[in-house]
Amino acid sequence: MTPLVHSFIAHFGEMGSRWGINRTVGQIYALIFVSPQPLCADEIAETLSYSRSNVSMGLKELQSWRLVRMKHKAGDRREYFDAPSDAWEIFRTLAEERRRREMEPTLSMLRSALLESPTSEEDRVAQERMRGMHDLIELMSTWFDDVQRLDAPTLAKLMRMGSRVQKLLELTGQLKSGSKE
Amino acid sequence: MTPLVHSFIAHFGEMGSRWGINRTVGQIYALIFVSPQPLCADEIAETLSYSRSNVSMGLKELQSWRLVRMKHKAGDRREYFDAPSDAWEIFRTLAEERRRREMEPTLSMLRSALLESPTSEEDRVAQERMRGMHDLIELMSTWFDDVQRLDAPTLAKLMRMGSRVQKLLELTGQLKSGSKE
DNA sequence: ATCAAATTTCACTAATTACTGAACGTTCAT
DNA sequence: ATGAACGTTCAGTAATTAGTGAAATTTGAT
Repeated sequence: MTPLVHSFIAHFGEMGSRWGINRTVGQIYALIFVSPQPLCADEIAETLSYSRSNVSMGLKELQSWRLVRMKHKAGDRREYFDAPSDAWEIFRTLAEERRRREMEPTLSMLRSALLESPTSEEDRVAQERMRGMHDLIELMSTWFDDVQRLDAPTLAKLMRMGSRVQKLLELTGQLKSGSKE
Repeated sequence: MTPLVHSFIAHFGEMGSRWGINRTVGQIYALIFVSPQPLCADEIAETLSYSRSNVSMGLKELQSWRLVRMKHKAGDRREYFDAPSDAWEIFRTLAEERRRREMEPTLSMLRSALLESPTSEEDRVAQERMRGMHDLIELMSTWFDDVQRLDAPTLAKLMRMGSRVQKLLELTGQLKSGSKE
């Protein structure tokens, strides 16, 4: 393995825990991501010096995140894996999975908590704060969903505009209020 | 503790690991978040049945995330803590901290990897993919920075528009190209 | 049907992370 | 200065998570 690839893989191993995956999974992903061609489990285990079973688990997890795709070669029973290389696609997938795993459970907990009628002042305050949290998470969740539908170039254009969209917003605001008057 | 508050705290404990914090830290935050008034370490340790030292560590971590603020009461040496209750402020803080912890280290690794000249075809491909990743992360990073500067109402308006901003974008595109012709 | 090449499962060990209690340090009222 | 009330640090233990190797299972060619 070249030093360049090695440092990339090592970094993904180290960052893994911050990203909610473990070292192995991070490194397997990094390796697949930079490889010119799909890899099979044995090649991965060999390259990273992990046990075959560990690699098997790691691949399962990466598939559950939809970060790698299984491929088959004609006349070869082994499963090969590669990773989408389009960064926007990766971002979309990651956003969607995080929403599902990190936001949805909380959203449903909050929803049911907000159905209860508060029986004390303490509960009333608590519920009020939960409502604030719920509304924001729901808004972000819908927004994610919504933005996912945009194609990559539009999304990129939008992001590059950054806070300048505010100008645009002000403009439309004026148009609207102008048309009302 | 009321059942309502209890289930909220329990949920944050369980979700903690998915969010990159541990059970204790999640629960401490949840408790502070729903409390009508600031709490001191002893109250927290008592309520959640954690050791005083564990609470001390947890509070340090929450402070490092800027999710809780230290308060002082006149004539009381103890440190009290409360949490910002404005959901937008919380979101902003979280986005900023995540950018700093989860994106920046990778960005700087990628930056230096892209400075190397590839010595093989393998490296060339790897570097190409790294560039795609780098460019996206940088774009998102700048976008975060940018969007942070918007005030909460504008941000909310923008998110509620969701994918409908695309229409707006098309409109401006037309205006621009129209003015050129 | 049988075998060989794969993948997966699982019980076990290793490594890491979380948590505690005791010791230590600091601050402030007396 | 003394000591009580806090907050912090740290070494040790508990709990959790990661990783392994052997056994079990699946798959497909013969």
